[in-house]
Amino acid sequence: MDLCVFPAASPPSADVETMVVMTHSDVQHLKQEVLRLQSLLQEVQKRAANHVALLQQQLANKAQHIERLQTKLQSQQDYDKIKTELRTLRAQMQTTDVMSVSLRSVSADNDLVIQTETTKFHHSIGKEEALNESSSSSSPSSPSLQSFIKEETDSCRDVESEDGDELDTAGLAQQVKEALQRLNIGQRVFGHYVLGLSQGTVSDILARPKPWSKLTNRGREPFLRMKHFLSDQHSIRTLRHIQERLRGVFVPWVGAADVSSDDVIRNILQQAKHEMHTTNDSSEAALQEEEEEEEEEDDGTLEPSVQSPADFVQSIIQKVKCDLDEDTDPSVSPSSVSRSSQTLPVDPDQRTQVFNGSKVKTEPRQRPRSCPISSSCELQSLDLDTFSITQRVKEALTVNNIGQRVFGEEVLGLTQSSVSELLSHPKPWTKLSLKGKENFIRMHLWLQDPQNIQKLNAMKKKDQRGQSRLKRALMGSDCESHRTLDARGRWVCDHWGRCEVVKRPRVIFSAQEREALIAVYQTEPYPSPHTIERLAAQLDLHSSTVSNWFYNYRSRSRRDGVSEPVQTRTFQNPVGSGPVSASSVRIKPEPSDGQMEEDTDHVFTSVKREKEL
DNA sequence: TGGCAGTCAATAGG
DNA sequence: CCTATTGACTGCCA
Repeated sequence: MDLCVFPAASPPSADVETMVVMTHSDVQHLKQEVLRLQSLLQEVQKRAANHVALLQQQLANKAQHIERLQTKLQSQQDYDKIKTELRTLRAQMQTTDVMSVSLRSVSADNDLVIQTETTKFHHSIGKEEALNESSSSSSPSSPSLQSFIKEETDSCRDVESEDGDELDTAGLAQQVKEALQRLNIGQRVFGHYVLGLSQGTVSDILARPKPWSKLTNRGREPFLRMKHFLSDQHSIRTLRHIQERLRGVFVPWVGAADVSSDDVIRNILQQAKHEMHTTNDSSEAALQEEEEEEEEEDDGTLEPSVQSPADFVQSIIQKVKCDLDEDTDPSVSPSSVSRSSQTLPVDPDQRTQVFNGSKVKTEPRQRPRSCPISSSCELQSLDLDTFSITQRVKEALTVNNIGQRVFGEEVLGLTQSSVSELLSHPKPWTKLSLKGKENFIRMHLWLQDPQNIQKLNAMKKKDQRGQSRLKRALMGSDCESHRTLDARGRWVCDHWGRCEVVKRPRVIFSAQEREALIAVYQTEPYPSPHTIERLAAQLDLHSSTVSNWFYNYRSRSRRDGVSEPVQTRTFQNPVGSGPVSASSVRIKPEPSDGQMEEDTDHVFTSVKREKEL
């Protein structure tokens, strides 16, 4: 384009010349372009090759890993060992420890852990949600375990520190970080049980480990413990149990804490088994008060087969692996996510199999595809196409007339709203946290279950019965309280009788308020506390409401792939369901205060005026 | 303590 | 009765 700016007033001959020159340079230009593209192509090819090599490497590793996993799963005797050890320790503690009260509860706890563990992936953990309560807050220390780990640490410390070894603190910290992440153990739990430190301190130590030489004896202690922790499978396992127990909440289909691949498998297994035996707990639990009826549920019969745990794990592994190969369905997932497997062969009938809709029976997934172990990834590096999964789930639900609520409650352990969100705004796999991935793994497995629809339909029926009963029960009581005025003079009614204790009414922003908030967001997506205060005051809202709004708005903008602080005047962000790719590249602007004052003040004043009318 | 991910309950709209 | 949206909350991390 810039070639066209030659002086127009040249003589004809010169004109031709100019043309020639132009053409020439055009050609040059094109040549360059071609070269560029070629090199680009090469680059891409190279990268692809690298990637393939990498993947192959990974596959090899994974294969090994899986093998290890399998053997590991087969031999579970060490649970007995842990059991006895913990028993012993507990006995010790009981005699020595002063904190007898908390000890008792903890001990009981450990028993549970032990028990559940020894029963190897069995069901039945479902019903003690007591733990949930004690979990989050401050857990007044679990003396037995802590001392268990401590003791072991101490016993080793002599050996370790005596030999004057310089520890690589950075490396250690890194390893610990990775381990925690892999095992889905929180820093808080780790800090509390292993280091005897708070989460904040742990975070600090892990993020900025001081060199060994600069540490005092006391400062070295956490690193010694970390080192020991890393090398001691028992501690690791025990801690993991604790974390899992603390996280609690077992929902249908899959267990609670996700995590490292074998954990995922374990949980899947656990849950699946759980489901095979006890069919109804969480959802029923809510309704239990009112004479629970026909207990021995239907699904027992629905389950395809009951296998030995080991077999079952195998089949899960196989399943997921197979599915990795299948899951890439270009027709469904044009834009998003899955890269690594994109090129794998696609089975043409894969979709029909899953939701051959109307007929519940279609023996799907019985594909005798061999799925060689060596050619698959293990769960840890699982790369699911979330978009395709949600598409398929949506379709399956629609076709079979199953609501999000039922699906959410029975399959994911989530509410309808969460399901809705999940299905209509799936995040790319890579952007998901472990917890977030769990939902997709569940959906994925659900899609594979030949009886998925059938089971859900059964659940649905049951659920309906339960609900009408619940409704009846509630109808009688406090229905007077249904209608209450909320702070803004709107009626708040409960649809069908779920009379709740009167809560703080939900804030509903007016269009003007929203506009004002968005206006500020455009210039200052991360407002300072001061700005928030001021905003809140000006809009006559709680400051927590304002800051919540900013959190949510940022989060949802990210989700929808709306890049951060662009100036727009539209007040509703377009919900782009398109590729969400670039959403994560966020620039976090300095929360500079005051710059928005002039920009937006007029908005506030007008809003305020409106409110006063 | 602030930011974020994941959720939930309440609500809007079909 | 269903799905989508949205303000609020929890737990985690740095």
